[in-house]
Amino acid sequence: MSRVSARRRSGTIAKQSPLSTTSYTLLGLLAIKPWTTYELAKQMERTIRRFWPRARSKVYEEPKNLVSHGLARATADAVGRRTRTIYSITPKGRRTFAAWLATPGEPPVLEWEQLVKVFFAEHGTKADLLAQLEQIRQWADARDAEDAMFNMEFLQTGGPFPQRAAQIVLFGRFMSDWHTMIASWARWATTVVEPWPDDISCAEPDLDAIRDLVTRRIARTAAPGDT
Amino acid sequence: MSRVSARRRSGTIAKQSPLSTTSYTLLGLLAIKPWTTYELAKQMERTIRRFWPRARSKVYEEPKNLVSHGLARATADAVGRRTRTIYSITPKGRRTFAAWLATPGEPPVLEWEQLVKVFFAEHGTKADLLAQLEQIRQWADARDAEDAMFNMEFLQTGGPFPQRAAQIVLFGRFMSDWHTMIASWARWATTVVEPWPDDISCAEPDLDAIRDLVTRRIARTAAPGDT
DNA sequence: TTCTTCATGTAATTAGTTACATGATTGA
DNA sequence: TCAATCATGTAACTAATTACATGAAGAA
Repeated sequence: MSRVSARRRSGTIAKQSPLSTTSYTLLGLLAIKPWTTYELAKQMERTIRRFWPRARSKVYEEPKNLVSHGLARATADAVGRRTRTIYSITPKGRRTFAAWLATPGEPPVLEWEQLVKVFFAEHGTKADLLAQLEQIRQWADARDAEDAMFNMEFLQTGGPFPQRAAQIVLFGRFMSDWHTMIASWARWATTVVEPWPDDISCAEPDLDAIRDLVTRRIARTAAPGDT
Repeated sequence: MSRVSARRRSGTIAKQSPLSTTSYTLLGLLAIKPWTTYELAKQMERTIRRFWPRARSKVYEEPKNLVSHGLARATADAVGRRTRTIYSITPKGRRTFAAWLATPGEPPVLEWEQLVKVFFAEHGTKADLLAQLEQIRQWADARDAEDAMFNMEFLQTGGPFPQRAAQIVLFGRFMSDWHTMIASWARWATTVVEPWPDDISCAEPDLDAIRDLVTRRIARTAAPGDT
């Protein structure tokens, strides 16, 4: 295990690209403890993928950028004849990360191809639409089951990083709400679509559903107040 | 208004890249009616952005690809000395689109920087976290208000494309559920965080919240069944 | 010993974004 | 008649993905 300063040796300047949300996400993991690149990739896949999905190769590349900014340190380790890299955060890295946490983040961005297909359903068959909704429901139920496993394990073990348990609860609750919501929406949508005629263009819009939304919203906003 | 076959004239083959979800999204709009590129861009911005966000420049580029696949036709129009392009779908385009609708779509992909900051909140201050949650709530409430406007207008006018009204209800309901869910989650999270000590690492995790999730899930899955 | 899976990267390609440029229209 | 906004694209750039390559460890 010897410190590595890689391309610094040959005098070439390490290419430094601006810090992205992906950079900070990795930096956040390093703030917990040092990891090998492989471990970082696994961790990204295990949890962070759900709200900040990135390809594995990105996880192998981005830490170099953190090093070039002086936010992380790379340590060379060996497994047999093969080397691997362990990354750890620097004091500057901690300060930079704390500063980032204090700035406003970007709101959620959703990409949902299945919903695109629902949105344009009139150009396909009613059967297509029902199949799409069924797939959505299955996906959501499966994620919901995963969440449940995660939660039960969390209750028993307290999770791998007890000092992080308090936020993890916030996060776990969101994921659960999200997947549950999708599942119930898909079930509801299925019951709405079932009575439709085969030609979706002729289907009667369920205006009551919209009226409900409006009414429920009025009820909500009447009570809590502000903004 | 004269038919345009652009680069076909000079014998150069129009560059043809594979059809992406973005391609099909534009094709879906063309299946409704012909649009100028600007109108397509506006429509993407108005509604589709919420579940398939793409930059305006992409909307100007992608239809060329549809044309090169024979799925759309470009018509040149003029406004003053300036030309503009009107795109319309071809019969082959309609067939291709219908076939696409019949295939399974990709499940939702979420990118949420604010949640990244919540996830790593222990490395910042409690005030940072509360501020982040407050921003989330404000954003969600604002979207919720937009949804309400949209819904009320829809109830009165039936929307610009009555033959699409039935699906639009499905879509509108989802958007409303999504934004409402985020808003309530943010409010709940705020009440959970408020009693925490300044050092988040020392905060007691709200295990009852997780127990609740587990219990509610058992209640849900007991009744409906199937996966 | 061989096959499979785990582990560790780099290279090539692309989908998408930001930046730039400019004509037309409208209202002050 | 000038400024602001609407409209119409193209070009340059990059963040991210997919594909490629190969060593190590464990199972059969």
